Amino acid sequence: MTHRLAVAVEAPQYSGLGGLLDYLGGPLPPGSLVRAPLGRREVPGVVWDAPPADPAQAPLPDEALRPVAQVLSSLPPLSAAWRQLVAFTSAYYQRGLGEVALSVLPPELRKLDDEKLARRIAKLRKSAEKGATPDAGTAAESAETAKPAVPDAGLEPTLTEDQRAAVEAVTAGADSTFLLHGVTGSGKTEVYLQAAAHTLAQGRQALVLVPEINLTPQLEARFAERFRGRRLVSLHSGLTPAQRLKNWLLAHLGLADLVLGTRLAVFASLPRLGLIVVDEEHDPSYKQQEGARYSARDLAVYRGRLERAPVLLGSATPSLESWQRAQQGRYKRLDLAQRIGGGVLPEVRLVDMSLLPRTHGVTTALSPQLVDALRERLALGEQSLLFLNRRGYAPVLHCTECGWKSGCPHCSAWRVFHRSDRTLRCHHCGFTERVPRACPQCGNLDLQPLGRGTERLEEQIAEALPGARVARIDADTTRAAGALQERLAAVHAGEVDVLVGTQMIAKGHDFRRITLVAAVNPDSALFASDFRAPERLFALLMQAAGRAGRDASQAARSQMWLQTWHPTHPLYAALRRHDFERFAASQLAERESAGLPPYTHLALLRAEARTVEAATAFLEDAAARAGEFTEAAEVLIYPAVPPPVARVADVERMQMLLEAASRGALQRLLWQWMPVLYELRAAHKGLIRWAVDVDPLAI
DNA sequence: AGCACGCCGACT
DNA sequence: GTCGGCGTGCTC
Repeated sequence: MTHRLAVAVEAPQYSGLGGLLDYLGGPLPPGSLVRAPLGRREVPGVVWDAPPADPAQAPLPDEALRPVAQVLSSLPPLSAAWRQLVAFTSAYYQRGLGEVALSVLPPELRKLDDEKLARRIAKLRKSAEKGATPDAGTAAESAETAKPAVPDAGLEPTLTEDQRAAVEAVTAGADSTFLLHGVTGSGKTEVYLQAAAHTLAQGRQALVLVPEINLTPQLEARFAERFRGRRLVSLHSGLTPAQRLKNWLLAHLGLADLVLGTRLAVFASLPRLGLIVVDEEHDPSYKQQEGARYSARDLAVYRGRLERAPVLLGSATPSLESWQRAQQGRYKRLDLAQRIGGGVLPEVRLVDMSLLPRTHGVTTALSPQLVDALRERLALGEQSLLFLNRRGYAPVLHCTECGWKSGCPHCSAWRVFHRSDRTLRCHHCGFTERVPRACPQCGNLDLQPLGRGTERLEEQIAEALPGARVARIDADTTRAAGALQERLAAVHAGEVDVLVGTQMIAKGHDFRRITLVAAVNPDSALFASDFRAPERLFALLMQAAGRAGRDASQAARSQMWLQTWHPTHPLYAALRRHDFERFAASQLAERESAGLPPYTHLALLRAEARTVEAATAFLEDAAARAGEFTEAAEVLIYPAVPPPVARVADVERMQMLLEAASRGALQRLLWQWMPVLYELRAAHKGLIRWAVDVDPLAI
């Protein structure tokens, strides 16, 4: 007997394929993984709950349906909660159901047939019975050596009063969302550990999200150490396909107790989910920028409610969205007021760069005061960290004669001068050329770098501090596998006196011997057009400051230096007092008066085309058609504008902002609008692609 | 998005 | 004479 199956197949949202397609087969429970014929090919899909009959649309007769080609019956079906999370993501971010479902499952899953999968699963189940498995793939396993299952408690340090209160609140609150606000070093991780211990003790699984792959190893090590005998797996895109499948299966089969991962891990299948932790919840990395542009933090909150699991959002500088929700009482705020061990936050010093004497019109990157301070730390045998969010030697090369600048021929951006290999590189499209011997425009031999990046800063430090051991950490020096860990190890081992780097070094790393952190040129973000720029700058500088004085014995002497031309700027004033609350209050007031999130809800329609005209024409047509809908009255559609870098790799980009006071109105408009946009695409030949970004980070 | 079919230019 | 350019159309 054949049954009708509603299947979410992997196909983009065009022409109605984004929803559910009917097949014959089964009977199969919803959540089963299948392969289904689609045209002349075969695509993976997930059996979905049968939708209610649509009276407006007659269903296809059975004769018109094709049977599913394969069933991966050895895989336990994906749960109703997982399907609900995927369905919500699909609807909210306007992407096909099957597209979302398959994009968050391990890619390896589509390659295996049922027999091979059954063998893998049997193997995992068997090794789980025996205890630890010796083969590679997770840090838990390396930390698991020889340890039998021991109780998770017993290794707990004594908690501060704040920590204890936080742990109590989380373990008592069944399905609330908590905002754990605590400066660097205030012991947020210990709260995560204790909350997770409580979850595990109840026989449930804990999911821990971190913003970057770089940060997984150290948090993984702490969890692995605390939870010996428990199985901890990581999920992120840095794993090999086989590791990712294995770890995903361990979570899905309920064999892993702890899952630690980046944003994609929010979709991990967890049959016994009991806690979600989102570390550094403000971090922009939680927003996916391709495909379904979801926010893993927002989805974590949704999932927590859905599965009645507490959600713990942690940050020293929470996103204004989360902060406002905490103020409204929708999230419960938990504060960790002090650094552990009574350590104080570094003293913040502002250097007024406008007071420096100008030497032949060129300002130096380093003020004499900062150089003196670095020299002092060097003499004391202490480490310093210099932070400059710009890699390369100089952001642009220019001709002193005719004014030529090293623009990228394919992008509306400058090519960056990299001195180490004497190249000009476009950081947007990757276009790289050797530095020309002479100006390509006038033949002048004197080409000069303008501004500075980490390479040049490293050079200047070496000149200013002869004998100092200088190391640089940025995307260029850490490209090779293991290079980052190697360099970090050198810093930890005390083999480095001054560390120079981009924001890579501002995040998370636990440097014990750094007593001075300096932001060399933070002003650039101060007047950026992006409305979130101040929030990001404040978070980054707070985070960078947190790298100093992590060892309590040195904390009192630790300093954060800021070189600025705007020493009276309120952002720096708040930073000086480490006063996030005041900063957040002033930012929220600005957002409210400007009609920006979290007081309004935004979406962007982006278009990419060969010409600006084609991209603009599509957006203008789209805006005109949106006027047909009643919701349009509640949604403000702004004129199309170019993004900050309008052309990338010879593709012109334009975007159009939608703003609504209500999330519902915005969603309703998008729902009506999407079919129109698909239709419109055909009429605009020059258009390469378009996408909707709900809750965009930058506009 | 794939992957077909389908009708016009330079090649073994 | 074919190989192949990508325009248009379909996929339960």
